[in-house]
Amino acid sequence: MKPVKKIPDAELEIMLIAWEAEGAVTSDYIMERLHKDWTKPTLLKLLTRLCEREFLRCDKEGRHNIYTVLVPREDYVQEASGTLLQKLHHNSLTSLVASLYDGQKVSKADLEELKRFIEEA
Amino acid sequence: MKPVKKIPDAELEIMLIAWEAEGAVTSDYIMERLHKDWTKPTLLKLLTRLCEREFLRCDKEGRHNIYTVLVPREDYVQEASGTLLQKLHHNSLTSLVASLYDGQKVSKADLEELKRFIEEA
DNA sequence: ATTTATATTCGACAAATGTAAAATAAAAAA
DNA sequence: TTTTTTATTTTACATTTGTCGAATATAAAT
Repeated sequence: MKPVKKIPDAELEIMLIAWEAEGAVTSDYIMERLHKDWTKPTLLKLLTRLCEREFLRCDKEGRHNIYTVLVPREDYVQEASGTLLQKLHHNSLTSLVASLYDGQKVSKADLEELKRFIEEA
Repeated sequence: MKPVKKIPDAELEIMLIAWEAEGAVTSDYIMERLHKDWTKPTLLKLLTRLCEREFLRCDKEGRHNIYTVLVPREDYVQEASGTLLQKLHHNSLTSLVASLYDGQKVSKADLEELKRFIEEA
């Protein structure tokens, strides 16, 4: 699995939608679910850049384009999560979870659920 | 606690060192511990930008500057961790930890340690 | 076959980021 | 106090990111 590079925020928004969809998507499909008021050319330009980065592939179907995901969501998420862990938590998982708990980003119930997960794994 | 904005990578490198130090730091102090081959002006420019963002304060001491941290490390780390959790894990703590485990960013021993932490919290 | 509608690409531009040479200022040395 | 050294600031520039208006291409409708 090739090293997964970070992508800019605007492009990530698009990937999040592409990853949720099963199969390839059109620009209209993306546009509908984005809660942004980008113009068509803006979205299309970002889609083009994602193709240049080889996060997507573009096939033309008549006058429409259809985009296919090339980088699995899991790969990207694992990489991004690992980077955060390493850069901001010295690779300490406990530090990460403690930080989220202290910052009230997760609840005690979330911790309970996590504990159950650990017991299985 | 004011909203903590994200800072660019190069500037984050500097903040990581400033946060580790107790008390204010000089540019030489930072330079010594950075494993980058930036020139002096490059480092100084980034320090200036961090001051503009109000992550640091700059006091001049003769011909030297000394920089003081204004944004606590914890605030930044909590914010960044929370953002990742929200954007890439739908706020699911278990998803985050599972992802790190699957991606082999953390070991089984790390999970054990985390479990102990949870049992206390 | 023309005209019309509309999806995509191009070219542009501002702002943010990464990086450093040249200019300036101020302490140290002579 | 003049010169030399060296830290800081300015200016500058390339690249990346965010955002389109205008141009182009192509399917639909007439």
